[in-house]
Order: sequence, then structure tokens, then C-alpha cells
Amino acid sequence: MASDKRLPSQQLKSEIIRSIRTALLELGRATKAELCQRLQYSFPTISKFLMQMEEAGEVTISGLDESSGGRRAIRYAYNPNYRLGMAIFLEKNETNYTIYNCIGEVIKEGNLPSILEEDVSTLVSLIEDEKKTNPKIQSVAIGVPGAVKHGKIFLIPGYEKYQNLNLKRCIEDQLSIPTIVENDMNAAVIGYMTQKNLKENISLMYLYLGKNGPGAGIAVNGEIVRGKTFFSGEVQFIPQYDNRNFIEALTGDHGGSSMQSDYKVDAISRLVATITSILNPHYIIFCEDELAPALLNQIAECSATYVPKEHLPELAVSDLKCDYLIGLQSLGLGLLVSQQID
Amino acid sequence: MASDKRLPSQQLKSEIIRSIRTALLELGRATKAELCQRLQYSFPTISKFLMQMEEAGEVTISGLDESSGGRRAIRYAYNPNYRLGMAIFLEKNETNYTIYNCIGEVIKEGNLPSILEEDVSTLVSLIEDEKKTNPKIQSVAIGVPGAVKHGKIFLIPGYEKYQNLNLKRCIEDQLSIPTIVENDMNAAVIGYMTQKNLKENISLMYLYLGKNGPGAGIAVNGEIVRGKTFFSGEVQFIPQYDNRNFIEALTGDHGGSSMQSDYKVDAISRLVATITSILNPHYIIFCEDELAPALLNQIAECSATYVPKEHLPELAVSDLKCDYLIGLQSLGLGLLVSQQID
DNA sequence: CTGACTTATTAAACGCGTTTAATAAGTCAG
DNA sequence: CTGACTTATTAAACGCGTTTAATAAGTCAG
Repeated sequence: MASDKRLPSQQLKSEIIRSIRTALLELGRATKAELCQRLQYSFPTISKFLMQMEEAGEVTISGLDESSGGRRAIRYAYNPNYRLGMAIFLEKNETNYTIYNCIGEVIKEGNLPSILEEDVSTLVSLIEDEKKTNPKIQSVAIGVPGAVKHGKIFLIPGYEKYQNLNLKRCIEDQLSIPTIVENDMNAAVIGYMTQKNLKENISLMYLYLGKNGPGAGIAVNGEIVRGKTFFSGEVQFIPQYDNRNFIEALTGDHGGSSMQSDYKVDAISRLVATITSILNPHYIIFCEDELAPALLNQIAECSATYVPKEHLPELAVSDLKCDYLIGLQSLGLGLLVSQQID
Repeated sequence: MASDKRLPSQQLKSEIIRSIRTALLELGRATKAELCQRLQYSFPTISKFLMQMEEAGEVTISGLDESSGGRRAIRYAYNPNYRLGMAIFLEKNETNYTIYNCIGEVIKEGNLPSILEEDVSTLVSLIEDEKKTNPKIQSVAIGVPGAVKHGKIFLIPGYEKYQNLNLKRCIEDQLSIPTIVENDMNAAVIGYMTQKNLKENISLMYLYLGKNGPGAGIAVNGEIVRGKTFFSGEVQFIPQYDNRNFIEALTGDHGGSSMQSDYKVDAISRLVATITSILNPHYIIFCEDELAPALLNQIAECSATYVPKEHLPELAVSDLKCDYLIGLQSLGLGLLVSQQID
């Protein structure tokens, strides 16, 4: 076990810095008085850390406030380019990555063939090279099509090189950059929550129907659900009809007369009703390229035949790719914001 | 908004006391050195608080350790009767309550007719009277057959006197005893986790089949799931067959030939498979008076026809009444342990 | 039964965030 | 343009947990 003997005072210091950073990023600009009001630390404490951060170039003075009857207050702004993050999407067919700053602006985008079947060193080199040309990169967030817990990839069918690899530790040990690894659908869930600014204690399911079978990312009480064997969200197996589970109902042969989309709507509605009965989440999100907005109403109506209407979640469509990106960036930003002051 | 301007130092102090109490209750007896090893506070700090607690009678010296080569260490024990808790079960047909100490020993049991249809003052008087004869009672935990959030009863069909009542605030304001209110099934979930000493990040469902329809308490990542409209766990609505949901499958007419328990087993197995596909929990618990142990194996086997076996949760039976009690006691103990020192 | 050695406990000095007092830098009426 | 009044900032004193040094209370070989 590593020496995690972090003194309470050290911990407190880190927490103060972290909270100043997030407050400044959220507010855009703030005075010392506003920060100590919001963060419940004393003026001298805020003042001390803000001075250090200004000296390091992490915050800048953006001007003086108008006087409200007395001495004019100094207004501070966070320097969004002080540190950068790198988000990497490892996919079957390609590898995308972005370099972004603390307010989510993308500085650079990159695209490569898939490296999932190659040795991990390929990925390490990619990061190392980008870090060389851009030394401000201080966090890496990697999305993978597999089950991840605490940075270790427990299950990633078809890619032996990554199976059972602690990718987080691997990169942190070799490159000394704080790293986070997350499953793709879970990152999308995090991205959606970030984007909609959903507070904690929100529950939602993000459903991806897919060509090769559906999958879902789920958050309960604001936290990602992983499950005992990383099987959570594998909704394809849910028994829905006498002889068909969800994937069979979605794709199977139904011998006949009904409209092609009717049985799909019923299957999805049954899933919505099931999730509602179990988790009663606030939202269920579908991929906008998989589901015509008109179908949402049909699904809502049909779900209400199974479950009292007032308990149904809000149904919405969203851009999975975009949420995935925002999720990874948000995870990476969390690392940036927690880092020690230089 | 109340004056929640609690100084960081005050907060830290409370946290130190809380952690000493839980450590001492968990360990039974401990030396100062063991406590500061475990809790990561310095020796002088532990020493100071332990002295205060000893003066107050909250901890006692249980003797000296054998020497391990030097001065013999003093071993301290928590006084389990220093403070007591009261757990109250409000039910349709009766009202039960227990008074218990910090190690869960029941000091007194009481039984009354149901008071759910009476005015809340009946409940307040009950607590007040017990508190008079036993002033050591410093926490109240109340279990109700309804949906609760932060002490407020949002939904309790059939009992208007309690509907939309903030029972926690009501009792705390009138009697100045820290109070917690929780739903019955959720309390059972908490009780089961406490009893089995399950760490955080565990997920489980506690299923009650019931005479008037099934219901479930669910914990995900160690936290109770309440849902957007307190509807979570209402598994009776889950569509399971072409024309039957869970409650219909459990109770309905199946026209004939199959054994009475066969369709029940299939319906429950489908529920197990569904929960597994969505949450992949570690445990699903049934009530031991509702399900013969032999059925568990049948359910496990049948579930495996819907979902790969390795992902199934551990299925177990337990005593609901007992778990409910332990859950309430555990919640009340949490209050006791968080209280300020006298 | 003494002195070298352990280990537990107490006492003094320190570090750091908070509280409170002092100072700096504005506004505005007359 | 001065003085009463605001508001922001800085400086000094304080509180409390930690670190480090000193002391207390044992063991054990010879």
C-alpha cells in the first residue's frame, strides 16, 4: 500500500485550491469577497491562495469593479489555458482525440486508425508525442468500449492487449500524467449530466440501441452504476414477452402484419416501464440518430399503458458522440482541477 | 436558511469524536495508539478527546495491556449505555417500538395498536413519555409504510394525518431529539447491509412479495434508491409476458395444467434476470417466510436461462422483520454517534 | 537490584486557517 | 476640496491539530 499518509492540513490545502478553481471556472470572474462568501473560507485564506495562483499565472486580474460605495474590489479570472487536457476515444474503427482547455474549448483534434489491436505502447507514444509538443497537457481521459473500474479494464471483448490492463496506472507510471479511464456509455452519461448541469441525486439511463445489440449507461444518485460483474446496462437480456427478450423483440422476426416500427416502440416502451418500476429515474436518453423525435411521443404514450404516467421519466434524445466527448473532458477537467499548485 | 455557518474547526472536532466513537464501537476496546493508527489523527488529539469522553462517562478504562517491552498501554472501552436510541415501527395493524443501546442490545420493547390513523400528537406523546422515564434516549428512528425523503413523508396512501408531513422536523422541533424517518423496505435494506457488514459500493435488492402486491427496497453503490417520484421498487408493474406484468404473473389465473409454483418461479426468475441486466447487483434478498429455501435453487436455475449465469447475484433469504429493526437501529445509532459531546 | 532498552504518555513549539483590529481606497454631500 | 461614510484589503492575535522533544513506566540480562 502506498504512503497515503496525507496530513489533514495538506488535504485541506488541496481542497481549498480545488474549490477556488471550480468556483472561478463556474463563475467566470469573481472577487475575493464573492469567493469567500461562496466557499465559506475566510478572506485571508482566499487571498493567500489567490495570490499564489496569480503569481503562477493560473489566475489573472480582469479589472476593478465599479465602486459600491467604497474601495473598488479587484476581480479575478481563471486562465483557461493554464493547463490542458487530452481526451482519447479508443474505438473499433478509429482513434479520435482532442486537446482542450479548462473551459472546454478544443485546441486540437486528431484522428488515427484504431489502435485497440496494437500494443499499449502505441497509445503511450501518442500521448507522449502530444505532451512533447504541448507540455501544458496535464491530464488524460481515455474512453474505451469495455468495462472499467478504478482505471483497470476488466472486460474488453476482442482486444486481448487491453484485457485486464490497468491502463490508468500504466500511463501514470510511464508518463507521470494524471489519467482516468472510463467506459464509453458511462462517459456519455457523465457528459449528459455535465452538459445539462444536473445536480447530484439525479438518476438516468442513456440507451444505445446499436447495430449489434443495445447497451445502456446508468447513473443512480449521480453515480455511475457498474455492477457486481460489470454487467449493468446489458439490457438486451431483459425478458419482455413470453418468448422474446429485449434484443429479440428489437430485431427478431415477428411474422407479419404489424408495422415495422410498432413492435420496436412496444419493446422500448416496456423497457422504459421496467426501468421506471425499478429505478424511477429522472431521465431516459436515446441517441438522436437512432430514434426519430416523433417516436418519443409514441414511446411515452405506450409506456403509460404499463406504468402510471406521472412516474415516467423525461424522455429525450441527445448526441451520443458529443456527450461522450463532454464526459471525457469533464473527467479530465476533474483531474486538472485537483492538481497541486506549481 | 438556517445559520449553517459551522466553522471548519467545529466540523473537524465533530468528525474526530464521531470517528473515535465508531472505531471504539467496532473494535470493542482499544488503546490510544491503536486509535490514532486507525483514524490517522495524532496521539495528542486522540488523547485529548478520549480524556473528555472518559470524564463524561462515555468511555471507561477497561484495564492495562500486557507490556510489549515497555510501559503498559491503557485500554479504553465504549460505555454502550451512555446513550440510548428508540426505534418505532408504524404499521397498519400495530405499533412496535424498542429502546436499544449503542451495541444494539434491546433494553425495552413496547407494543401498541396502530396509531397511523390518529393525530401525530399520539406519536409525539409516546416518545415524550418514554424519554421521561428514560432520559438517556437521544435519538429516534421511525419506520413508515410510505415514501420518505429527508424526513418528509411524501406519500403514505390511506393515512392522511401523515401525508406530506415532515415528521423528522415535527419531532425534532417539539422534543429536541435527533430523529430520522425511513421507509420500511429501505430500512430493511440498510439493516441487511449493516448486519452482513457489507462495504460501500454494494448493490442489492430486497424483495417483498406481499399479500397485496410486491415491493422492493433497492440500494445502489451502498445508497438507497428513491427515484424521481418515489416510485422506485414498484416492481409489480414490470411487463414480463405478452399480456402480464409481474403482479399479474404472480397472482393471476393461468388456466390450468402447470404446477402452482412453476409460474411463480418463472416470474420471479424473470425479475431476477431483469434486475441483473439493469443493475447487476451483488445480492437479491427474499423474505424467508415467503419463499421456501428450495425455491431459491429453482429460481437461480431458471434465471440462468435468461442471463449468463456468472452475472447473477447471490440469492438469499432473510428475516424482514429483523432486518427492518436492525436498519432502524443502525440509522438511530448513526445519529447517536454524530452527536456533540456533553 | 541496577542500568540499558522499550514503549506509552505528556509537554512544548509549530503551522495554518480564522477572527478581529487596523489601514487603504474609494464615494458623496455641502 | 474636505470630512463623514463605505467597502476592500492587510496585519496582528488566536485556536487547534500536528510535530517533535522530554518524561514516565515498564522489561530484562547480568
